Amino acid sequence: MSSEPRVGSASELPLRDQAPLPRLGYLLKQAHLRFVERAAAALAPLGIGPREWAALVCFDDEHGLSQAQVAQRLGIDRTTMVALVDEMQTKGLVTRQPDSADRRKNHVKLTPHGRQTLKRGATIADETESDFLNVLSQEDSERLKAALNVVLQAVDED
Amino acid sequence: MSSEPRVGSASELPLRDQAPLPRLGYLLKQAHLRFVERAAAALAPLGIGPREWAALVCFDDEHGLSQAQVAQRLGIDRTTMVALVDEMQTKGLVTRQPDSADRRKNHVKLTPHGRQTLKRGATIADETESDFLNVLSQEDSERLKAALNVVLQAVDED
DNA sequence: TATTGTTATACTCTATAACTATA
DNA sequence: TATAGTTATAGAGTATAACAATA
Repeated sequence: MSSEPRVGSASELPLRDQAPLPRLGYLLKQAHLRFVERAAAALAPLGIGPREWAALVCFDDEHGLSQAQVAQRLGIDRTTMVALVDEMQTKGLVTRQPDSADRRKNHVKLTPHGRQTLKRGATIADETESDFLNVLSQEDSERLKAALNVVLQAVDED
Repeated sequence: MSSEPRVGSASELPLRDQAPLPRLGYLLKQAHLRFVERAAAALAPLGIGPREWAALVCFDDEHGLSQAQVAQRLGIDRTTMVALVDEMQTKGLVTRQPDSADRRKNHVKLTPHGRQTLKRGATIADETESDFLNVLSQEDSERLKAALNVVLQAVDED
């Protein structure tokens, strides 16, 4: 829907607000919604969804991260994490090993298949992201992400 | 979690990426999640949630907008819209009136209570938004919203 | 007592398919 | 035939409460 002249450079965006911008909540919801559906479609060939890929990243990131810690990082409850890891285990992406130091905890380790999926997913995630942001300049893309990152860090501190 | 020096001005954000930024999907999900929970808490005294407020805005925005049209604008299915309008009607926020020109359609009109709620909600939404973005300068806040808006418009065009 | 993982359960938001009444 | 609203239903994602094992 539109033969309207596209905004040429995103750097000019904030200079004049000809039409009032939608509210932040609307923008965040729609952006997240659209991005997730694209990411899901792009990751589908790997047999995983965006959440599973995010979990793979976390479990690979720092060894010895417990389920609960990864859950917190992903912003989901630890009870939700259980089913997620269950499914990843069923798919042969990870293994659960009781922590020798604290046997209440699980070490969730990536299998070779998990590591391969993580690597392939990284490429797909990068492509999805740059495709999604392709109307923005490289600088504006970085600005957008940096701004969101700063806001989140501030929010986390309460 | 942090006694680290906070980034002073958000305008400096993109200049140097000392630590690699999280991926876009993560940033969008967390930002949306955090914002919605704040908005929900702030709107709770009015007896409505973020979705209902967004719907109020749409129904007030342009008179004669059908349920299906508003649903599309909100990014939800028209079947989902039914229950949403049901609840808003139960709360006395809106009325359904058959369209005289096309009786398949409903005119969803705001009641006096709906208009009052809309007005109060607007104040709350503005406060929530500026509070959420308070670590960003006014300019960077506008930049963030403008960037998201441009991306969404591009995505909508497919 | 507190914490990790777990289970059972339920709630919210969402969509698909099929119906109805109009057009 | 096609569309707007509706209903019934199911799925995904989520959380709360309670339990076992461990600390």
